[in-house]
Amino acid sequence: MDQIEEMADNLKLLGDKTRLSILTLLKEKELCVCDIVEALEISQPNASQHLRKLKAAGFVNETKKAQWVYYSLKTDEIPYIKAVLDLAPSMQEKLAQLQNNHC
Amino acid sequence: MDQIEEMADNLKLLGDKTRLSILTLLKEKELCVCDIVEALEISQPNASQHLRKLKAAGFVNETKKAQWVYYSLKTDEIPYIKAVLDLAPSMQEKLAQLQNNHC
DNA sequence: TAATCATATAATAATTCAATTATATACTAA
DNA sequence: TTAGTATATAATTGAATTATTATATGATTA
Repeated sequence: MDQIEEMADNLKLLGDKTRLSILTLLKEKELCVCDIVEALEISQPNASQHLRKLKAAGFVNETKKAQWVYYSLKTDEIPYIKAVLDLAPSMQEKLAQLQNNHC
Repeated sequence: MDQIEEMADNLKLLGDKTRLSILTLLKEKELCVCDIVEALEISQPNASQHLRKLKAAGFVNETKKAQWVYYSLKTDEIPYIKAVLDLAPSMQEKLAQLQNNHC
C-alpha cells in the first residue's frame, strides 16, 4: 500500500463522529470504556468496536487496571493525526458531566 | 450539526484515496479534469463525482476556461484540512508524466 | 460459589459509499 | 451543421461500514 493510501485509511478513521469524539475526549486524559460510553451516550459494544479499530491503527494505547480497561492517546508518531486532534474542539464539558463513581 | 460532527464529515472526504490524491495533486497547481483523470488513471465520471463532493465541501474552486474546467485548492479557510494536506506526500511525479497537449 | 460488573466478540440488519455504465450537456472546430 | 472533445449527471451494482442485538469472557464482590 502506498503512502497516500495509508494516509487515506488513517484519515478515514477520523472521519467518523464517534471515533473523532473518542480521540478528542482522550486528549483530556485516559479513560476507561465506561467513561466513554457515558460521555458520548453510546452503547458499550459500539464503543468497544470503535476502540478496537483505533487500537489496530495504533491511535490508542490500552492498559488494564483491575476490571477496567483504560485507553489513552498514542498519536504522536503520526504527525497529521496529531495535527488534526490539536485543532479539534475541546470536549471537556462531556467529561465534566461524568459521575466518576464507578471506575 | 455540532462542531465535531462537521469536522468528522470533512475528514471523511479526506479518508478516500482518490479524493486525497486529487487534493494532493492540486497542491502543485490547478488542473483540469482530464489532467486528474490521466494522472490518477481513473475514469472521467469517477473524477467528476469526487470533484463534485470536494466542491460541495468548499475544498476546491472551479473555473471554466474555454472547454475546460479547472480546479484549484481552496482549503486555507479550514485549518485542519490545510494541516493534513501540508503533511501529505508530494505527487509531483504523477504530474510530470502528463502529456500536456490537450488542455 | 453465585451474582454482578466491565469489556469483548460475533452475527445481523441497515445504511452509506465508491465505481461503473450509460447518457446528457455544452463547447469547439471542421 | 456535424463531429469531436470535455465534463456532468443519473442509475445501478457491489462493497464497505455502522449500530444493534445477543452472547461470551473475565474479574470482583457478596
